[in-house]
Amino acid sequence: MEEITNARGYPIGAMSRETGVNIETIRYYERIELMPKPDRTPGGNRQYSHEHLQRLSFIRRSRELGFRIDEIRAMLRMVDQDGVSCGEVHAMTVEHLASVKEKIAQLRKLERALSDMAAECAKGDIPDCPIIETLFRA
Amino acid sequence: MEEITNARGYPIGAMSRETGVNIETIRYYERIELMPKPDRTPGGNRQYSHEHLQRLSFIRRSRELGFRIDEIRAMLRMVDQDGVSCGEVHAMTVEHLASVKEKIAQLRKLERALSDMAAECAKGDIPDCPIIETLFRA
DNA sequence: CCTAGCGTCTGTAGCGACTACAGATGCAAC
DNA sequence: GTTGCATCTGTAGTCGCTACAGACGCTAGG
Repeated sequence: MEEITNARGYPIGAMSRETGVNIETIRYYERIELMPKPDRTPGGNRQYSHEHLQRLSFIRRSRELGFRIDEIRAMLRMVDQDGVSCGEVHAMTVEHLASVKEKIAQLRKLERALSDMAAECAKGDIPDCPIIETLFRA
Repeated sequence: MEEITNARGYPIGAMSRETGVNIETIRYYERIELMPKPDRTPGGNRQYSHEHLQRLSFIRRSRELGFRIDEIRAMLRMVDQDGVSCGEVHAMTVEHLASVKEKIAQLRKLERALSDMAAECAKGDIPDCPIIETLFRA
């Protein structure tokens, strides 16, 4: 419900507001060629189109889902070559899902170890803190 | 069950083998003053004591549990001041535990989102891949 | 037309926690 | 003595940003 739309394009601040991506980060994405170079005003300020906005949103959502920059780059390459090969995207997603599951499993172990440690600790100013002991023990 | 023990101290490679910490990382820890400077052989090679070994193991175990370097630094400071205040260590552990729990919760959401996306995708070379659609949709 | 004041510009350096060299030595066994 | 692995220092790279500094663009009000 903005009136700016595509009359003169979005300046970088609008892009940031719309997508929630930090201004510095948008410029960073341009530098690493994840985002294409936008037009400029006569004075040199960036002017983004609606397509730019969509692409940046895609990137942000993908980042939120934990995809790495080069994975996103690969997905965008597929999008750019008109025929999107769904199989590859699916494979990437499944692979990514597996690594997320693994990370969860690791964190669960960690959670248990930490809560065991915390439970054993008497919490007072006692010499020979059991947490420290645990960490020092071979 | 090594015969090296403390006769002439451990060279850096032995420290690395015993603790599983990369050699480069051990030197890095010395540079950032997380590990104290060890003795040197006449030729200039590092010679570690058993105490060094214990300290490095402590660091590695703490890192495995996801403690940040400055947290480990704080814990070691407490250890170094003879009276270990168990209360503070307990508080750090509990706080850390909370952040691990939160990370797990976030990853769970992510897991669901990814598996939903993967499930919707027909996986064939179909135009309009639903994963891509999802990522592009506002 | 001028000015205030925000938005934006470029370029560079920093973060955390390592990792990866290059090129020069040390050291132990034969 | 020589071979050859281990270790040395110092610096730069990684990932994905973030944080400046110092200069300029742009717009609204007077």
